[in-house]
Amino acid sequence: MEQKRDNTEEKILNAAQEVFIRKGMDGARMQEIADEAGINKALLHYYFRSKDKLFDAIFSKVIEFAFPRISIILSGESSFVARFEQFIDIYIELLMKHPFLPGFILKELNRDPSGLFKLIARRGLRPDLVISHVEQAMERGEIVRMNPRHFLVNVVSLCVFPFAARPMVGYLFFENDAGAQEAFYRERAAVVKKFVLDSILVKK
Amino acid sequence: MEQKRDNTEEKILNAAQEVFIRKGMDGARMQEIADEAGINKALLHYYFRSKDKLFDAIFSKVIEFAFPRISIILSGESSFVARFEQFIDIYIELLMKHPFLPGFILKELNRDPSGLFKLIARRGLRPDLVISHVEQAMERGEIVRMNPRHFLVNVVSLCVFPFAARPMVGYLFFENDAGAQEAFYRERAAVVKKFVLDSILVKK
DNA sequence: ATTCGATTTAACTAACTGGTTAAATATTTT
DNA sequence: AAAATATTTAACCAGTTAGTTAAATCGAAT
Repeated sequence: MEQKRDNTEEKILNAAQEVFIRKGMDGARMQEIADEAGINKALLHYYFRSKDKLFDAIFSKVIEFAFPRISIILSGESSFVARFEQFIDIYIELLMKHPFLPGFILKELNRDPSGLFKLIARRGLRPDLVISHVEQAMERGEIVRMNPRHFLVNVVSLCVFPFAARPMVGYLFFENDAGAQEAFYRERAAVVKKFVLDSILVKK
Repeated sequence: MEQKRDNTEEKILNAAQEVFIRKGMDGARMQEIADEAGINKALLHYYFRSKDKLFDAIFSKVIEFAFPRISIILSGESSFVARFEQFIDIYIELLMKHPFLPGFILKELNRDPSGLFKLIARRGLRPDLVISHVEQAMERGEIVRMNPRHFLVNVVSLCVFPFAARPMVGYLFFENDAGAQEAFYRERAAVVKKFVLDSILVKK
């Protein structure tokens, strides 16, 4: 029974993640989640008493996954540029595996920002630390001086937006030719790294 | 009565735009739109037979507004860089005035891409023309060579994403200090122009 | 004054949805 | 075998929402 309980709970969580990410909190239906999990609605409520509780479980799971170890930019004895490049690689790989994450997070963020705020606060994420590490790289002369917040917003924009706007990119540039679009997204990491570094590396 | 009809219809359209952009198609309620317009639900259906029809009217209005004259990048005898700078100025000014547009469009885009596609097709928007104009600037040696699709995606990302992720930016970087955040967004046009040009201008 | 369209009121339907319940059945544990 | 837990079934409740309807009222044009 322990196996059963664990197994079913896992099936529910997987199904809920699938459906919630695809449809969002508002669009998701408990019946659909039950169907996707291969169980019925009664059992779904037997495990998670309400849709809100189930959504919270999924949302925190997703956020903890999608806000990756910013520590990569922070820690490590390698140069800022090396750490930056590593961050882009890891982050875009993550987005390639979960292309619907940005859309989901943005949607829920605009629906109810407080949920995200609580999670960030709970996890002890410290944007000020990230900012100061960027500033230090500038003071060392590794990269050009600019407002570090703009720098960080630029980097995240270049990584995340193309995934959030995926259907538009596919339609406008590739007329929904999935293969060509896939290739395009596989080039993103290299493109972003070059584009940013060409802009911020101190020229000699 | 003609005045009345026009006036009411306009009130409805304004109210619907307000509510739809704030809550999206799923989240919006016909009752709320009626309230916002200062009329009742019966009259709302008297003018627009269904929520779908009303939404379509708003969505096409919004899209035609938000997909601005790309012709700026195309036409004009000035240099590509000058036209690029003009585009950024115009576009970010538009986003400053309507900061909830990106979130709204992305949400509806992910909910039902076909609506957007139809509109783009109907308006005769031609991404291939934009691409070829970017290519020409590269061939003239005005800017560095790269995949023009990546270039365009980069530019749009830098402009749009910060607005789509507005609540997150506000919370992470400004702890919801509205004044500081406002100032930050007012700097965006200059920042984006410099960031992009530093990356793509051919160095001498 | 009458007519005609605009608007309100208020009640209603029909469908959907989250959530509950109780009884029956299956499965596992002891 | 007995006890305990997991799961199903199927019906139900309560709240919400898009959309309808019919009658009354209002305002302007003829």
